[in-house]
Amino acid sequence: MSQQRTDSSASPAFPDLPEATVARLPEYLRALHSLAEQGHDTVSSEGLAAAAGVNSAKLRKDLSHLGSYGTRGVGYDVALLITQIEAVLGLSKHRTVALVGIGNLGHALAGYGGFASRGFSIAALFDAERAQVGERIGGLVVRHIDELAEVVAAEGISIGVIATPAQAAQQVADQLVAAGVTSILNFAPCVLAVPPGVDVRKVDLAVEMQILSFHEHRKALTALPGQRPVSNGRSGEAIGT
Amino acid sequence: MSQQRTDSSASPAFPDLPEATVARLPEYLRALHSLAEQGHDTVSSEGLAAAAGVNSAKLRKDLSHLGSYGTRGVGYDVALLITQIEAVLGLSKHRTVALVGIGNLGHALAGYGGFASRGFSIAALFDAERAQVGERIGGLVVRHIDELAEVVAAEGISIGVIATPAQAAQQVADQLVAAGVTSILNFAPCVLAVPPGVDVRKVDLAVEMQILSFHEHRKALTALPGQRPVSNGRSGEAIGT
DNA sequence: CGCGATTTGTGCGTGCGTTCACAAACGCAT
DNA sequence: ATGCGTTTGTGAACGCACGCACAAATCGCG
Repeated sequence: MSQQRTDSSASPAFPDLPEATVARLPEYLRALHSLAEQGHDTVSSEGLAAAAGVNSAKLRKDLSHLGSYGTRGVGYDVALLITQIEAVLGLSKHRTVALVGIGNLGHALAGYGGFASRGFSIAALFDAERAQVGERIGGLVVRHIDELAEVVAAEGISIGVIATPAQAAQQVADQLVAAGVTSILNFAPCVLAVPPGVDVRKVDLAVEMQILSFHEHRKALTALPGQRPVSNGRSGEAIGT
Repeated sequence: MSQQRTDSSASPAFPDLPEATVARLPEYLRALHSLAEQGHDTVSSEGLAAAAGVNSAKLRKDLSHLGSYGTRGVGYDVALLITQIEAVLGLSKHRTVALVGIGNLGHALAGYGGFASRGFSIAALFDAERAQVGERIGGLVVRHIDELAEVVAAEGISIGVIATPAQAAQQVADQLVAAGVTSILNFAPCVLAVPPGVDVRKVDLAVEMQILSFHEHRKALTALPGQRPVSNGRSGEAIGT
């Protein structure tokens, strides 16, 4: 309501978008793409919320933060909302990624089709071991980590993915930062120290498993003595990252 | 302080441990193992907090929730704290996992050493495609999804990992639940519907990338007009899941 | 043209999580 | 035994996020 629809590519910066909202926007985007494929032109907040697995009030508040484009009594224009969210997330500019560490996980990430279809393309692969260098994976050749700075500059890479062992991760992070990368997705199970202005997100598969293990453990314990029947509060619903 | 040290394997259930705390315990555990390897017998909250990438006050409060085992003026006994956290997370019991979907990502997960070393072992691999069935990966043979229920019961599997395409994920989830699995880690980019009492955690690699993309986009925008110099509030620090 | 049905956008109360700051507890040296 | 420096555990304040509930807005129909 507070924003005109005329400027489609103005990108109003959104400096104070709540972090929790930002984390949900990709989920909304995925749900919207799914709805678009099913032929929906418009969708209500209730419908979209269900598809994204969140509360409808939360969804509406999230969308209102970005000046939102809904019509009362009707709902949201699916195509328009997709465009809007992609603009806010900066996906209009197709971003290129450097993947470092071509082990088990690195191979999988390099071959994972989910990136390209969602606005990213892996532009270069790196490894420190000579054994890996030169290997072809999905149209790309694995290069040695020493070429990182050069390739990052040439390809305009702004995001780095670390899929190395924990022991090597900090050094790789330093090299990425030195090469000009300002966002890092870290799969190594360790804490990275980076200078201000660089964003790091961490994905640790073992951590996710251990959280599940806790709930599993708790369910087993509360089931035995005649306690309340497990009311987890979150069970039965998929939860976000 | 509120708890005796005598009962080491009593496992006091912790029904009301804050979810945010649970999510950080695995990170503390990893940091503790790292410290133990470096020969530390005790560690201060400040030291452990630094190793885990969190605030020290938050760490102390988290540990106090589980009856904590620190000594004022000294710090925490590393070995004892490891035992405690593992007990709370239910890692004393070595948990077995079923992995469904042996594509790109499934291969990587099956071969990923980080699971076994942190209290989990993949007990069975499944796929729906005949082409994959029979393949050997790291000592395990890929079985057809129809054998799921039988194997889950035989191996006592309580956790399922879904690494299939989104389109197949819901059906796999249904089969896992029907087989008795009560915790699911979902890598497919979709929302899963499961009955109450079943926990689902989702990991979506594209979502992580898109969140990074947003910050990247914002940094680029705020850098141009003479605005405040990027004060992200989180930059320079690795953040949790 | 007006009315009812529908759906968005949001003000407000509530609960959770984080952080500060400090008293209590501990070890060690004297 | 006493005092001092260190570190834990926690009370209290703060801020964010969530969800309810409702007013405002829009559409369609009579």
